[in-house]
Amino acid sequence: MIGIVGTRSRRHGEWAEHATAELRRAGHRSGGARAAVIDLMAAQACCLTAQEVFDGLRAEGRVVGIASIYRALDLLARLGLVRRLDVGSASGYEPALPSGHHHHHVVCDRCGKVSSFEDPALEDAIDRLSRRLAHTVAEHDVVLRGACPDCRP
Amino acid sequence: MIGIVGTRSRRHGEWAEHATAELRRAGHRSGGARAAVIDLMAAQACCLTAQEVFDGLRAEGRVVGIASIYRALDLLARLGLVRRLDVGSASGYEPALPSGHHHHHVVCDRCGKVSSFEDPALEDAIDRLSRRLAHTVAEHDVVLRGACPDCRP
DNA sequence: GTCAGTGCAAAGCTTTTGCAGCGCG
DNA sequence: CGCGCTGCAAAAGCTTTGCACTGAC
Repeated sequence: MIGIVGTRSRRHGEWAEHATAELRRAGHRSGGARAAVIDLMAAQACCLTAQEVFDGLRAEGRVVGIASIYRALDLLARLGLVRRLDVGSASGYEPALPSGHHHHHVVCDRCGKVSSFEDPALEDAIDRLSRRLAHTVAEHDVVLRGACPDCRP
Repeated sequence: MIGIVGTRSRRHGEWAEHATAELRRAGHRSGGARAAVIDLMAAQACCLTAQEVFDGLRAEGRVVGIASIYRALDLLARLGLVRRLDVGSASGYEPALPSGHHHHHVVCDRCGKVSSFEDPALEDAIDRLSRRLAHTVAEHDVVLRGACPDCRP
């Protein structure tokens, strides 16, 4: 595995502060549910579904309505603070780290487990490509699929 | 726009025959609904949702139950004959052309329109990367997002 | 004749929305 | 003390499943 994503906790701690500040700056009040979602998201290395956020919070004893979780994640996504990843039946959400620390995903087509990787050469190819398209490309996602080491025959 | 996908009709005509043959080879009988789905898919340059297939067939007067469309697309996807693309709330499906003729997608984040492009350099970066991962990578999708020419300010 | 393929309707999941009440600022 | 945030419940997609029937082989 190349480009394993490290130094997670520091970056993500900064992310929680940043997200909270951006919300305030955009004129939003602070409430318990949204703060709980941000706390939990800040502790994640990779993407979580809304249901997983719900379950994770309940496991901590912080019971939050699932609707509030969707509303919080949607707002964070619209402010560019989380990335939404469509892979399968439910969307995944993860903290959007500062540019240059993108990562992408490999999904095991047997067990469904999602892992992440970073690859500068891939980012580079996408950057070059983006400049040549007629669209004003703002973001990108790469999803690879295949058997993970545990599932390989 | 680079790498515009051309020579669609010939490749796709071949695709319909290939798909039909593969289904037979896998022991499936031929039925009206599935044949209609294959016909319609063969005429597509880019991805369609199940609902769009349903509407398209109805427009031709070939009324097919939506459940049969989902079943046909699911079977074709499991045989590797169509690719399923998760981008937004509904899945898109498109004919899987022979290796080397992959294309990927740009989604306009304003109007939602999906366009396609090909880029050998990108394929190359993904191939190299795939060889270095612990997974046995079988396929990949790249989705770019940004304003399309019509929607740009 | 057998069993895969099909259509309809119902169920299942994920996500969104309406609404009443609470609480931040 | 107004309006945004929240929870609950209902509704709204998208997709799958159960079942009876038709039709391919």
